[in-house]
Order: sequence, then structure tokens, then C-alpha cells
Amino acid sequence: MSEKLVLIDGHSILNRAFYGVPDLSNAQGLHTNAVYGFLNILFKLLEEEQPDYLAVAFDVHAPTFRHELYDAYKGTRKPMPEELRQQVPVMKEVLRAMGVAILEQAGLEADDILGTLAKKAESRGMEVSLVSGDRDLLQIADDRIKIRIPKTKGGKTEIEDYYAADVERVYQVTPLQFIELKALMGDTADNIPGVPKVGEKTATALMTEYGSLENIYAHVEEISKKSIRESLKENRKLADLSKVLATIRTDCDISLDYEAARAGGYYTPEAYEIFKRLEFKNYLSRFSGQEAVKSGPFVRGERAEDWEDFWAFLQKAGRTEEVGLLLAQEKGRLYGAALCAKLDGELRAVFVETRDRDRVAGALGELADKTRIASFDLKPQYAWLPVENTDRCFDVLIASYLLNPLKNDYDLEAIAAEHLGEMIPGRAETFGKMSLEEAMQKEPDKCLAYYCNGACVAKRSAEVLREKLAETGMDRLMRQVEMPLTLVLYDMEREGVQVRREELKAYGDALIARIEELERSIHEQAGGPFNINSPKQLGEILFERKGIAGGKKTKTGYSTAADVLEKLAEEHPIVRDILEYRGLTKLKSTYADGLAAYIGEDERIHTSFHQTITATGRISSTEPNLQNIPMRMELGRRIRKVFVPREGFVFMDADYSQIELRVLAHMSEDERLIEAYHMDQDIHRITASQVFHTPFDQVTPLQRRNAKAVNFGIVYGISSFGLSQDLSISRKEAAAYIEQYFATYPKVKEFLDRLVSEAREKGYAVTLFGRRRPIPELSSSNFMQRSFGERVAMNSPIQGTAADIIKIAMVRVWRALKEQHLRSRLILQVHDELVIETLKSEEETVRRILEENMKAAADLAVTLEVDLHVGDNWYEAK
DNA sequence: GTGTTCACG
DNA sequence: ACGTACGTGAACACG
Repeated sequence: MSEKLVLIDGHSILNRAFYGVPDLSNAQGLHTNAVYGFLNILFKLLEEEQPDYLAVAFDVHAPTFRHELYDAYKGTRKPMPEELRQQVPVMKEVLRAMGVAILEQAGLEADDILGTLAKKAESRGMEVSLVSGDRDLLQIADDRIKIRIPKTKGGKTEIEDYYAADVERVYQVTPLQFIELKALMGDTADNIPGVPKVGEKTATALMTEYGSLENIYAHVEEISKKSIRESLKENRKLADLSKVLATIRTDCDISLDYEAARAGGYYTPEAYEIFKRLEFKNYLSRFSGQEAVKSGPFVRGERAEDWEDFWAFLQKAGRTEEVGLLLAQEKGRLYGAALCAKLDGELRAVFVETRDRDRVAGALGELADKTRIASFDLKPQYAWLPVENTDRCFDVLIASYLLNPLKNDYDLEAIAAEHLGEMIPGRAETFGKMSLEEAMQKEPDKCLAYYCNGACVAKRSAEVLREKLAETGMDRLMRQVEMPLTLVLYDMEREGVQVRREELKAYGDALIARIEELERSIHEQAGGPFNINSPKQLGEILFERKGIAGGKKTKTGYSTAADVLEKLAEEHPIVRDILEYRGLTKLKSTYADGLAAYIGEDERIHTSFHQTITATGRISSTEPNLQNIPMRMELGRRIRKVFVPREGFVFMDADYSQIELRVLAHMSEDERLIEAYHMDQDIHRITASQVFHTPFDQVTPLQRRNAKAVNFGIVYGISSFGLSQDLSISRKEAAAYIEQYFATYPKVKEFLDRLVSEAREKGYAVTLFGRRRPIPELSSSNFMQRSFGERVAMNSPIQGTAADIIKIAMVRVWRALKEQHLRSRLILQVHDELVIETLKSEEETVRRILEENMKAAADLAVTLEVDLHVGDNWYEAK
């Protein structure tokens, strides 16, 4: 077997990776997608090829000129985007840390380095693979030199391979002829001018016919097409120059240090550190089992033989400052408990297998009275951890969310890697697809290790995270808002909300008749049955078979979104029916049928509230989502009638009036806007009056509507395009409205500009209460992405501050209900709205609690107004 | 799994 | 010229 050498064109692959992998960045805002993609390709190559030698070549950007005319053409090269540029040194750093040889030589292009070294290695009897993102290297291919071109598509990397025979098969020319083919057709990406009017087709035809550039010119008069013939004759010099430019040198003065290029030993501690910094979690697992890297399990968990064993450990742990706790629980069932504590200077962890709720709750309740508890995801664990408040609790899940709310997976492994720099056996590796119940039986030792490590990670990372929260000014937010909220949300979920099963069923059934009627009508009008729910089929029916003018919009075909169809509804009855059909089937499947599936034996729905999902600090709700129950349309709104309080109770619904605009008024300090809120009148009407210089009582409905849209736009991070879409007006008109608005409220304009510039400087947006949201898009060179970043910079502090305020209100309201020993309970939150299931006799008390605490949640330059309603179901209370 | 659509604030 | 309003979650179709 001959030895194998893999040579990579560094810039070319980095470039491919950059455009093939969606934008990624780490907590510091450093873009990492190209490096990530490069490594993806590199690892795939290493697996496939198992090379003996590996090196990566980079161009050095102090090029000497291959030709006096070269300068004229290289000027057209596009500058590298900033997000990619900053990744070049990082990539080299990664490669150096991995011990991969880097080849750079002033005056040499990477292509030339690869070409030269490939030929040399071949002559030494080696097999060579050249890896590049573009096809220039195909000219080097022969039967021992393979050109490999990776394609990154949708997260997957496919590699096209070319030996000489493959080049001939695909391009109908030999590798050497490929140079002249390219010289004829040119290559804008590579700044090879080529012969004008000669494209790929012509060039291939000419090369197959005549075999070489020289021969083409020898027979140039035979070429039948006049324009091509003339162009060839006129551009002989250009063709020759192109050939020079297209030719990769194989005779450079460079040689490979085979010792330095020897493959293997990539998983070094240095590389591990860098991967951690770049947050390449998927790749960290590659380091496990490598001696060089510190990896878990780092405590040897002990199994408590019986409860007394565990109890004894718990007693000792209770006398330390802080313990780590992790309950083995799933779907409300308990299987065991792990505790971690530092005893006599040594970190120890004990796991007990138990399903005894009362005994565990008793013990943990006692523990919580004595010491602080650090854990991961406390909310579901409160079922066995009875605490009155969270003063001595610390949830590392919540902390890592606050430090970076953009991530979508916060598990213990990720926290251990990011904040402790250690690998622990992951959840997936421990349990695979097993349920916890199964895993406890089949892999008891792995479960023990997982939970003991988890408890220890919680304890140890809590210290680090506390420090980081203090550094970022979010410690108060953590202690006073987010931690208490974990307990509030637990209570709300447990309480649930009663739903009338039969009424919901009846509601759904009532929809069926009309849906079927519409279905028949639509199929008839379409001239045959089809799936109305399929946007693809629907688009084809409407815009092709029926020939309705509406045009394309989406990547996959015609857009059939409501705003498109609404414009057509007037003229086409079928479109009207489709819109009505859509509305009804949505109500049926998502709400009538969807909600019914979640009604429990207690006749209540227990949603899950999520505290670590949104980028802005809002709470989200799933299984089912109770934050998007219909409201705007009457028919949908009626669904709210099936949400009812328990016997003897009523619903009290309190929502903040225009909280985001009030936050804007406060934060911008715009006197006029603040004053507008002191008028205690319809804010959109006031805005219209002030912006359009119209007396308040003469504002037209249209003026009010426009002002309202502008108000929304401001909160969303205004753009004339967005506003024009919303109002169906021209961009020019939209821009004029915005300008008028800013002229009326000049400090709002200053404020929004300031938000963007400060976010750009810091790399993140901040709320009034110190909550942060990183905005890596702000430094994007892509117009669209950057504009998005700017809108986010304007919106996040406003939406986020509003989210902070209602969270504060929730904690206070919950506390007040508890302190006054009321039986009324907070059960729902819908962003600016709270629902309390209120005991009838407590109505006035609860009303006062809601009003006072919601209004006092923040001290703003404008008052926070609350609209409050009472009813026997959610429909009536709203 | 991804894209489209649509419900909410 | 680029091609968007901010933040979510669920159902459905389709490859």
C-alpha cells in the first residue's frame, strides 16, 4: 500500500464553508460558521481517507505578479466579507492547535503549492488527494492524484471526486486541456477574463473539435459562427493571458516537511480549549477518551444502599454552604435523587434510588431550610422540593440562559463544557432513546454516574455562573426575578385551567358541516378534488389551472398566504371560500381537536411555561400553547368560553395597556410622548392628532389606523418597507409617515438611533433591568442580516423591558396571594396579561393585589395602566 | 426534518 | 440592488 497525502486549499474550503453553513457565533460575538464548516469537511476527509500525511495551504496576500496584465484583472475581486475575514486567523489557530501543518509562502498561491507538492509526492510513489472548493485544480488530476470538491448542502457534506478519467467524462477534455478550456470560457470568480462571447458550451465544443488552443487558432477561419470567430481573432492576447492565469504551477520552489505533516494526534488539550471557546459542542465529544483532555466522570458517585445511607449523607451535606441536587424524574414521576457536597475538602456525590415522594420531599424540605441548593432546571423538581421561596436556590439552567438567551439547547453537558471546561457523559449517551424508567433498570450504573455528575456540575458551575452574572450586571435580575419566577411558573403549571370538554367538542362539531360544505364548493370550482391544505397543490390550482394572476413568491412555489389571497378574494369566489376554509380548519385542528387532547382527568389543561426559550426574555407556552388562543376574530374568540374557573371562582383578567409604547416613552424620555400618556386617552388617536396636526376629536379613522401602524412599527424597529406592507401603501408614503412621527417625537428617533449604535458597540442589547440579548447580526456585511440586527437592537430593549416588568408583577402578585393566605391562584400569563382564578369572596382583594402590583412593578415616567375584567369564563373576562 | 401558514402578544 | 416588520408554537404537507 502506498502512502497517502491529503492537501487542502485552506482559503477555498473556508470560503465554501462560510457560504454553506448558516451564520453561527459564540458568546463573544465571534463568527464561527466558516471554521465550523471547515472542520466538518476536515473530519469527514480524515474518516474517509485515513491519510498518512495532511497539510493545509493558504495564499499569502502579498502576491507577486504572474503577468504584467494580472494587476488589471485582480482589481475586480470582491473584498472578503468581514465575518469571513475574522475567521481566517481563527482557522489557522485551530489547525496549529490540532497539529496540522500549514503551508504558506509569499508569492505562491495555494493552488500552486498544492500542484507542486502533489506532483512531487506522486513521483515519490504516493497517493494524493487535493481538496478545494473550486475546479481550477482539475488540471492536476491524473490516476494517482484525485481532486476532491466538497459541497455543503443543508448541513450535509458531499464530496465530488475527480481522477483524470472523471474529468474527461464530465468535461469531455483531459485535465491538461481543462486549462485551455478555462482560458477560453474564463472564470469571473478566479479573475480569468477568457475570450468574450465564448461560454462553457462554445469552449467545450471548440476544445473537443480542435484539441488545443494552438490548434483552434490554426483553424480559426473554419469556425462557422462569425461572432465567435471574430472574437477569437480579436482576443488572441487575452486568450494567451488567460491560459497563463489558468495554469497552476507544478514547479514551485517549495517542499513538504513530511514529519510536520504526519497525520494524527489532532485532539490536543489546546484544540479542546479553542473548540470550547468557539462553542463547537458537537466536536467536543471527539476528544473524549483522549488522555490529553480532562474528562468526566469527575466524581465517582456513590450509591446509597438504603435510605438511611442517603439520609446520613444529606445530614452532613446540610451543614455545608451549598449542595448540588439533581432529581431523577420524568413526566412527573420520581426515580431517584443525587446530592453533591464538599465534605472535608472533597467533592462527593451520592445517589439514592427511590420513588417515595413524601420521604424525599420531607428530606429535601429540611435540607432547603439549612443550606443553599444549586440545581439544573428546578421547575419540575419543586414537586419533591418544597420551598416557600427561592432565596437559597440557584438554577444553572436559568443562569446560562440569562448569559446567552440565543442558544437553543441548554443541557448539563453544555453547561459543564462552557462554564467548567469539562466533558461529562451526556444524557443522550447515558439513556439513548430509553425512557428513564427503562434506563434505571437496564443501566443503573450509568444513571448513577449521570445524576451524580449532574448534581456536581450544578454545584460547581453555580459558583462560576454567579460570578458571571455579577460581572454582567444580571445578578439582581437572576435573584429577584428569574429565580422566584421558576417557583411561580411551577405553581401555575400545577394549577392548570379547567376546560369544558363537551363544550369544546360541540364547538368543533359545529365547524364540521361548514368545512365540508366549503370543501365541496372549492373542489367544484377547481374542477376536481385536491388537498386544499397543501400550499403546493393549492398554488397550482389557483395560479395555473384557474389562471389567476398572483405571481410567485416563495422558494418552493406560489405563495398562498392570507395577505396574498385577500387581494384576490374580491374577484374570485373560490379564494373567498379558501380563506374561510383555512380559518375554520385552523380552529378545528389546532384549537378544538388540539386542545381536547390535553384535557386531563382533572378536567384541566396543564400547559408548560418555558423560561429559557425566547431571545427577548418573554415566557413561552407549549403542550398546549395557551398564549395564542384566538382573540381577534369573534368565531375563534368563542373558544375562550370553554376555559372556565372552578366552582365558586371567577376569572380575573388583567392586562397592561400599551405597555411597550409606555416603555418606549419612558426609555426615550420624549416629553411629548410622555405627556401623551398623561392625557389618559386612546394613544393611537393622540398620536394621529399630534403627527397629522389634527385636533384630537377630528382625527379620522384612517388617520388613527395609520398612526397605530406606525406605533407598532416603532416597537418592531421601524422600516419604511415593513410599514408600507402593513398599510398597503407605497414605501415613499410610509417613509413620510415615519418622518412625520420622528419630527413629532424627536427624542424617540434619537433613542432608537442610540439603541442601535450602543448595541453595535457592545454586541448586545440591554433592557431597563439589565437583561441582555447578543446581536451578532449587527456586524454582518449582508445588508439584510445587518438590517435585521438593527431592528432587533431597537425592539429587544422594548419587548424585553416589558417582559421584565410583567415577570416582576407575576412574582409580586404570587407572593401577595400567598402571604395573605388567599385561595385565588395565578394560572395564566399571556405576555402583557395575567389571569387569576379568583375565589368569589376574594374578588376585591385580588383586584387590589393585581392593580397595585402590576402598576408598581416598575417606576416609569409614565404610569402603567391596567385593564381588568371579571367573568365566568375567559371570553367574558377579557 | 424543513417550509408554509396562521394563531397570539 | 439587496428583500424585511418584533417575539413565539402547532398543524400540515412533503421529500
